[in-house]
Amino acid sequence: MPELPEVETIRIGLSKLLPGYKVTKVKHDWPKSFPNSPADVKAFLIGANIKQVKRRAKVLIIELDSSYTLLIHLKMTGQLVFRGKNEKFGAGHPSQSLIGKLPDKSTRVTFNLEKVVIGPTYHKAELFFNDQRKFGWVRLMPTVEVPNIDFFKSVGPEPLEASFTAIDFRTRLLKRSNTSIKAALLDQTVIAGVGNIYADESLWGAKIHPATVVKYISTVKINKLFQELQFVLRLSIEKGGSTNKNYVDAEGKKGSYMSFARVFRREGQACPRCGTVIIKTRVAGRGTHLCPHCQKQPRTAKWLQL
DNA sequence: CACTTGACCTGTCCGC
DNA sequence: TGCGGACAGGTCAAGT
Repeated sequence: MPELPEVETIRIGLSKLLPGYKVTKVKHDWPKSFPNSPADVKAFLIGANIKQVKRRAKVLIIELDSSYTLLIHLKMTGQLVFRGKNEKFGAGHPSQSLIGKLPDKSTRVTFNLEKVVIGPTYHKAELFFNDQRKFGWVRLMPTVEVPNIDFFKSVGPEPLEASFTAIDFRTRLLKRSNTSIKAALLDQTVIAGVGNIYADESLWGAKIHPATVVKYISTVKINKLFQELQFVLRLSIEKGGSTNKNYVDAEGKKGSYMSFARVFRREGQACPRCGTVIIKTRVAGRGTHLCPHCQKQPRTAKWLQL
């Protein structure tokens, strides 16, 4: 589900909501969603205060004052929704909310939270980790160990970091020089945070066919792709991400990038640049949307080498 | 080693 | 309306 812009939108939302809350209780029913032992949960999560919420690639990082950290990956259908106690539909307008009463049948983990407001008064809240398909996970681990997990050791740079340049982008893509540009963009060890939506959107922007073999793409085109990728990621963060189906932000609200999407899930519609009908095909094992006029399939396309 | 495919799950949609 | 199959935002392990 969530790619970089969606996870970043949730991070921004949770950063305003969570710091200062103490975790008072945790309930989880699907062991794969949260495999830590009850003893560790009791010792390092219950009673801990939330310090800050960070993000790396598509992983949310919730730092606690117990020297432990919660890592959360939403995978395809994960949601992380904050609700003040007795609050029915989140902080936004009910029409923007995709979900109603919580917990619901997709809720895998419930965190009970409390915050001291004035004197003996406590604000109570809950944080729900919902995940229809059960691919996502929550992990509790020592904060100092976080950079050492396999995923963080191998994941590529953040594409919106100021230090990340078009030259870095090209150098890293060339690590996968014999595969399709779409597979290379989706490879998290090349660049962090790109998924199916923004791969298709940025390739349309750069007029590159997704099946084109990386080593045959000109430097000019790679530079263009770099700009387009940053553009779509930034635009989507500004729009609160893409709600294709399940995605909601920390308050349960949908994102609006899908109404700005140029090709993703727009098969059968006119290309906004040339009017040709957008098609859907399969590249790198994923549903892939493109304009067959703007993104001509070159002889160097992956499936023509068979 | 580089690269591709299948598995992990539930739910929905589409064709017969 | 029922049933089977394909498919859905991601990542691993296992395969070629």
